[in-house]
Amino acid sequence: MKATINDVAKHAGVSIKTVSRVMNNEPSVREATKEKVMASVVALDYQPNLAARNLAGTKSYSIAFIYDNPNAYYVIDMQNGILKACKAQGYELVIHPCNAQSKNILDEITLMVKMSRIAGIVLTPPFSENPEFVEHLTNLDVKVVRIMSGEQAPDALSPCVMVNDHKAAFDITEHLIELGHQRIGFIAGGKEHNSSAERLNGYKDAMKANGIALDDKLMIDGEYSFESGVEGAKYLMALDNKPSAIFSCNDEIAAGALFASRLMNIDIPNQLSIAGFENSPFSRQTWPKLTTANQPTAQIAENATKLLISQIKKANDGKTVEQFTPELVVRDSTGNITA
Amino acid sequence: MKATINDVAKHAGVSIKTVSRVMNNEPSVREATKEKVMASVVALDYQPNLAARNLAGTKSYSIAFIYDNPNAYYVIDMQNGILKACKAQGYELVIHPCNAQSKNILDEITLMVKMSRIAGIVLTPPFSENPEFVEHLTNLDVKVVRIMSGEQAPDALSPCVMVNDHKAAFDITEHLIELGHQRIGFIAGGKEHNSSAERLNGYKDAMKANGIALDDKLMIDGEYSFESGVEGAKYLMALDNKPSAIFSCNDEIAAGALFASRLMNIDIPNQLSIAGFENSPFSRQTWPKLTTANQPTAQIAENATKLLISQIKKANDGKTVEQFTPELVVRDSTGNITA
DNA sequence: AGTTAAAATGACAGCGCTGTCAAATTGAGT
DNA sequence: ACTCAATTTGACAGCGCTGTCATTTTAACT
Repeated sequence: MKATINDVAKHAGVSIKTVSRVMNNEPSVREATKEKVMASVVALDYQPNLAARNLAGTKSYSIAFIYDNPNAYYVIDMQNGILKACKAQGYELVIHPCNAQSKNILDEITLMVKMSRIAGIVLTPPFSENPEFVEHLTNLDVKVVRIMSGEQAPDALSPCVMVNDHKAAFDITEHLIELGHQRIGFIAGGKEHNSSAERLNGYKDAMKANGIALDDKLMIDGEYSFESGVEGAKYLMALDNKPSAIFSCNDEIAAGALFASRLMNIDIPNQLSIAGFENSPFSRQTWPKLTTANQPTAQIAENATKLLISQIKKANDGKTVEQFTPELVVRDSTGNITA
Repeated sequence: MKATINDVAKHAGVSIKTVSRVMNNEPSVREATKEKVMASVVALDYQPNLAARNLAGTKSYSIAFIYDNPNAYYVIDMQNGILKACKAQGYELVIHPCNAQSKNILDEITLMVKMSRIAGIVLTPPFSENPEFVEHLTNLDVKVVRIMSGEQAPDALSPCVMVNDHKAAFDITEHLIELGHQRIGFIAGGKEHNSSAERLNGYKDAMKANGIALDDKLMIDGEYSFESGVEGAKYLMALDNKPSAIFSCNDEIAAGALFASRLMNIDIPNQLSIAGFENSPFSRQTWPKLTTANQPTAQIAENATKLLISQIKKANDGKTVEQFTPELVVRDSTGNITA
């Protein structure tokens, strides 16, 4: 039914070992031979059998995606992107949902890596932002790629795909400023999230860049949750000198802020502008629809996985860091100041 | 490092073939031998190597989850449930996101089944509700389990896990009736979804059971989308004899109805009660929070996968149909009628 | 042409398991 | 105790590939 390495070898008139060499990009194969083999590979639509590879070799062709993220849309997008890259390169994806809080999470992952003979792992926050975690993994015989918030990689432990939350937050804040807002509140995500700190910095820098003084009262702590948005907005709008706009650290917080505004009979966006971050599906389903920042999650995941695979293959062309900047999406929850 | 079949054989003092027999529940193994082997298996923490099994045997140990569902939370929950059952039984999960609309979807799936040597497939709507699709697959050498809406399996083509949307919709409708509502609108999901038809029937039966005449004007077509909820609510509330409650076929529609109500300055739940269905995370993030119906998706998926695996192993104990009924979750979007 | 090291290729074992088939064991019937 | 069929067990090949190491080919020198 399916072509095996023997078929290809016969077709190309070489030994199976040579076919194996070509398939694995090993050195010491004459260019002419390589072409001959590749032609047969194409002709027979040959795909190496993963099971046999795994069994015979010391190498592994499995990539793991570890996740613990309450945002299902993010996870699905990530997964689709990773899968695309895996398929293209003949790797297998092992998904591993788990609890980042769990005390023995490291042992759990270590076991999984050994049992399933994992060659590489795609790490997203919160895992990617835990230095000990990353270091432990790199000490294992497994490659890692990290997707995280920031402008440059924190270290050289692994390739990284950096999401420039700083710049995106800067853009959102400037959008608000251009709308005439001067007093802009900021509701943060959890302290344990790099992204929250990055977004806060983007906000601060945009304020400064536009000559607006920062007011500590306007920048409040929070969590990446709806409830946090509710409380944050209530607090901010109870201030003597209340803001005319609120930049929420993600869409969920923004949805909470929207909710609270309604309770307080505050009209959005006429009395208050609210911006979110993430462009989650429900940001289009709030009323009014949220202004937010969109990041191409699937694309990020695909690129990260490519980086990981080239690292595994040691075919790395030197590029180990990539950057993405989420883009401003203006919708109905932000508007001109009307006071 | 990891124990192999040889280690177990040596430890138990039998041949590897006997160990293999025990591991695969093959007949013709004396009870005493089986126990001896199992003891060694436990002692050495032996787990058969999937790659070797796949390579050597004609059987397969891979289960595929095919999905095309805009609801990421549903997909993730399903996936987690399937994964749990797979792990417990030594199966591998292959996920396959795809487009159900695509013209050559059947060829695509067929190819995947052959290439990845898939033993069984977990089907969810819309795939599970497409008879030709299911029949085509069962004609292939692959087992199937369907998760679908209804009270009993439509045929004996495969085991099924039925979600009793009828009963759940009945319950929601009665909840509305108990609140004093008599004129209750219904916004349907797409015609192509069984679940929508089931929910509509549940609604109708509850109305009848409570002696309330059905009014065609109050039951309108729609899609499982936010926009559909917006339009549906606008239409219903423009009626001469408008409803005091709206049962939306899912949370997204309900969120749209909520949105429209706000545009029309209708107070929820004082002037209008709105119920959703699904208990998606954002049903808690609307304002007010949605009354809805919750279904244990991960549990459903796990049970379905168990059913599938027992089918694959031909260890089926006769049970091929299971039922789940989503449960009413009362929150803030429904309330007493207040003329 | 003759030598030699380097580069390219191939022969073959074996990864951990299952399928086939033959061998050994059992136990029922004499 | 002895046969014979049924039951239980084991020996061994081979799934498709990679790793090791031996062999052949190439090219760069005398």
